[in-house]
Amino acid sequence: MSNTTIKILAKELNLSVATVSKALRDSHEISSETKQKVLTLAKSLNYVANPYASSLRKRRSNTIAVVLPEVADSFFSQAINGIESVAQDKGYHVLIYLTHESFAREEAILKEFQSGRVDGILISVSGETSHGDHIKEVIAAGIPVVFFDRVCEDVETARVITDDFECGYKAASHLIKQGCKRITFLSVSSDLSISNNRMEGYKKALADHQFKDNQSDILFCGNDIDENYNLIKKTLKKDRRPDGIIACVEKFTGSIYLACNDLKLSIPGDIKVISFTNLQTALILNPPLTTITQPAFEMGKTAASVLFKTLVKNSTSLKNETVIIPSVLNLRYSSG
Amino acid sequence: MSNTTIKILAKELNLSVATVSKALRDSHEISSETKQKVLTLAKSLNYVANPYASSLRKRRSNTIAVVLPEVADSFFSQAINGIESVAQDKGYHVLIYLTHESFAREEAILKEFQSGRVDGILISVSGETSHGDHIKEVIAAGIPVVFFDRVCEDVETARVITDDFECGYKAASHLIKQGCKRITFLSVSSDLSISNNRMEGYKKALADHQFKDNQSDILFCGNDIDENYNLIKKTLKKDRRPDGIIACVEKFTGSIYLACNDLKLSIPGDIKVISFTNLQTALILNPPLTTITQPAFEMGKTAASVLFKTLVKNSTSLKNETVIIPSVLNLRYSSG
DNA sequence: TTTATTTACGAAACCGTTTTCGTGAATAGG
DNA sequence: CCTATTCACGAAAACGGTTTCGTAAATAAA
Repeated sequence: MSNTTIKILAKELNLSVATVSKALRDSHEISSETKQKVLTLAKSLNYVANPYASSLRKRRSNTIAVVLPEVADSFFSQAINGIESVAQDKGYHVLIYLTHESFAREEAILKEFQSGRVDGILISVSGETSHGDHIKEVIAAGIPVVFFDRVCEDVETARVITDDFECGYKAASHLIKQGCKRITFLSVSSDLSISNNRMEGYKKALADHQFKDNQSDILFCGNDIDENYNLIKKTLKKDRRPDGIIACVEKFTGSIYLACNDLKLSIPGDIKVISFTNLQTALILNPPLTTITQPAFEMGKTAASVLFKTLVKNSTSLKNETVIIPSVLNLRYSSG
Repeated sequence: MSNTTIKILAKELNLSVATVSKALRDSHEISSETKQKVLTLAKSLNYVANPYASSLRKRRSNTIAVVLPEVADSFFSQAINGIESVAQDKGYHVLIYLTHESFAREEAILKEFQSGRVDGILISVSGETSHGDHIKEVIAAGIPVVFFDRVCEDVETARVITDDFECGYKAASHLIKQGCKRITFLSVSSDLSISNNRMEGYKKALADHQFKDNQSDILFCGNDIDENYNLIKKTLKKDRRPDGIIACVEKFTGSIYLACNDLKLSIPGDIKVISFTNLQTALILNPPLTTITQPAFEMGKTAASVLFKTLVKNSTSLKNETVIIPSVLNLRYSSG
């Protein structure tokens, strides 16, 4: 750590630490000559304020936490980008925590935030998270929380999401229009808001198009890529296999393509595919993948902005607002 | 922030703050009954120690910084995963900073670390970083730095890298064996260690196979995806266009495929492609992409482990060791 | 029984800032 | 010329832990 402290600057200049501190923070009660002297010495001695001392005294860390299920998903990568860009702009630091889709980890991580380590939290909950008690607790402790993408319905705070229901609806409608009769929806978790909303949209689309109940088909996948592969393959080998498939999250894409390849099912001839994904390689897949891409960067940026808006006014409570940033459906050959 | 402090616990139990503090840290000079009382009250009052107070006093933050050029690249995503896993395991927190390939940002970020905000730094330098003076400075300030993947040759510290030269050699040799006569190497930056080492390997392979100088061809791309696309396209339209191409980093892959598609060049018929990438979708691209995949997770994990090893023994200096974790060449149809 | 040592705890300094309050000097107002 | 302000700064108290050192009581050693 840097060894030059305010005390050293003060002694060197024959000033009090109070004066130096104020000079550094450009206080109006310090003469400009003094400020100049302090600033130049500080620069020459490479002074950088100890953040822990400041944070302790100011009761403000200038740090936010980003809690994510994983970082391998391109959505989260891009979201981090958005978050970091506004954080860096505002002079904030960002701590990153991965839950790996585990509720227990999420709980432990959130619990620690009661220490005041961070001024605010951006979170996309784990697939195992079925309630938000742990989140309510940190909010009660005075730490604002903003959800992005994956929210907890039962906690009242700001949330930045995309139009999941509509996208589920659009995806299914599109496949129906393309002639699909049996469309399977790949869900990632029965607890997840995004998963459920997309699924509800899908169901609504089926209903609106006079599909019968036995024509709907939900497949619950997990986080293990091999297991997912086997589940999907099994589904595709069934007597009345689906002729359309909607992947609720990015990580199913590879398994779908590989399973089809394995079973010699042609996309889109035998089965049409749509995936919720932000992968830039969607375009150059074989065949090019019809996707629903979320405005990941924008969502991250917006979530951070919403959080900072309350942080600057030192308000601890966040109103129960919801910002919806729509996703877009990119039609490509896999559903053609 | 949590409002229960050590002082409150102490008052409640008629103990001194010193005793409570020691009890919480399981000091040997506190009786087990007292410890019990303290622990149970702490739990019931939801006590979590203020990290800033501890850090200030202990002069240790239990936090590390990860400085990355970007997070969109799958290599970095996976590396973060590795880093975070060991950090969480060791009870450390991880701050993330993105340079967006800008040297100025990298400098500013590093500069701030002289404050003692972090106990150690993991860094993969920006594409603009041609020297390591800013890094030497933080090291001089007593903060250990470990490079991973992209290193600065001129600073002496630990580094975790992959066998870039060998992989460049392997990639080029493979293409030569496949019959390529004109192989273009796509470099990302003339300053970057990885880029240059891979390029040297490529050159060596050409030389070893009696290629003439006019058969080697280096194309320097940048960070702008559209520009890269145009550059690549221009190259592919040249009279004596390459019949093999090696993409030094992941982000060129899309542009190559799209350009070939645009120009109706078949991969691998007209041109064979190898890419340094960790994309899991490489397998399902059209055609499946021959890749060199780096052990990203392992590298992140190792880099973090190396750092923690010196952190625990409170040593500030890191010996000039280099850990090399080899990458693997995955042969697929794009080079077939 | 006397002395040495261990046990279990408390007082207080300390980490480096920030911030409140006080104060002497300079300036302004009347 | 005398009294208000303003100006520019300093002393000291926080912030919430940790750590050193001291000490009374209990135990062990002699």
